[in-house]
Amino acid sequence: MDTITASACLEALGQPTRLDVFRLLVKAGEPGLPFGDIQERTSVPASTLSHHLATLARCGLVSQTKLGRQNYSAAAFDTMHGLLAFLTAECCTLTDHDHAQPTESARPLALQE
Amino acid sequence: MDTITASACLEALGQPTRLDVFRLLVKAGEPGLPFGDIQERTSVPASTLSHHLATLARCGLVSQTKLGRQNYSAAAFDTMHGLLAFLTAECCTLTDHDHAQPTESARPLALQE
DNA sequence: ATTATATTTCTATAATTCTAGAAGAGTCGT
DNA sequence: ACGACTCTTCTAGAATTATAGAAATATAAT
Repeated sequence: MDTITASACLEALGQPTRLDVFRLLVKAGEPGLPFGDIQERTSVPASTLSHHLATLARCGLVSQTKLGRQNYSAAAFDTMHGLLAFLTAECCTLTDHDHAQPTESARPLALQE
Repeated sequence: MDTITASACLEALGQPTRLDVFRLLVKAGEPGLPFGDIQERTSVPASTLSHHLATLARCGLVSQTKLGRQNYSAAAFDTMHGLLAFLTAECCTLTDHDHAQPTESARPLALQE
C-alpha cells in the first residue's frame, strides 16, 4: 500500500461515525449489510450515511455490491490488512517492546535514509 | 486503547503532512528530533508544523520534551502499538473469536514505495 | 542587559468536511 | 403502469481544519 492510499484510509477511519460504521461491518463479516440495516443500527440520516460509506469505499476499505434494490456494504479485509502492514512497516520501528522479537542482526534505532 | 483515542490517532495520522512527520520521527527513533530539524526536513512553515506536532502530541502519538530552547519530538511507540492492537482487535477479525493472522494466507503485501 | 536562537501562540483567511433535508434514480411487487 | 421501497445525488449551511505571517515567549550566549 502506498502512502497516499494509507493516508486516505487513516483519514477515513479517523472520523468517529465512519469508524463505528466500519467496526459494525467488520463484525457483520460477509456478505456485509444492506444500507438500511446500517442506518437502523447507527441512527445516522440516510444522506449522511451514504456519504460516509462512499468515503470508506473510495479508499478501498469497504466494498459495495448492489443486490436488487439493496446495496450491501462489506469491510474489505485485504485493504485493512494492507493498512496494518503499512503501519507496521512504516510507523513501527522494531523496538524491544512487547512484540516483534528482534533478530541478532536487527538494527535497533535511528534508520537514516 | 479506547475508541475515542483510536479515532483521534487515526485522524491525526490521516493528514498527509502529519503522517510524513510521524514517519520521520519513527525513523529518527529516540530521543526524537528538535523542532528545527523537522522543519528543515519537511519544509513546513514553523507555525503550521507546530500545530501539526501539537495534534500528534495531543492524541499521544508523539511525546515532546524541552531541552534547553529546543523541543524534541519523538514517536510514542507504545501508543502506536496500542493503536495497532486496537485496529487488529476491532477492525480486523472476521468474527469475535477468530484470531486468524492476516499474513498467513497467500496475500502479497505490497511494501514498495 | 542585549542580542540571537528556538518554538509557540495569536490572528486571520482559505479550504475542506460534516450534516441533513429534498429531490432524483433504480428496482421490485402487483 | 403504478406505487412502494432502497439508496444516492443535489444543494446548502454550519462547523472544523489547514495554512501561514506576525507577534510573543523562553532560553542561551555575549
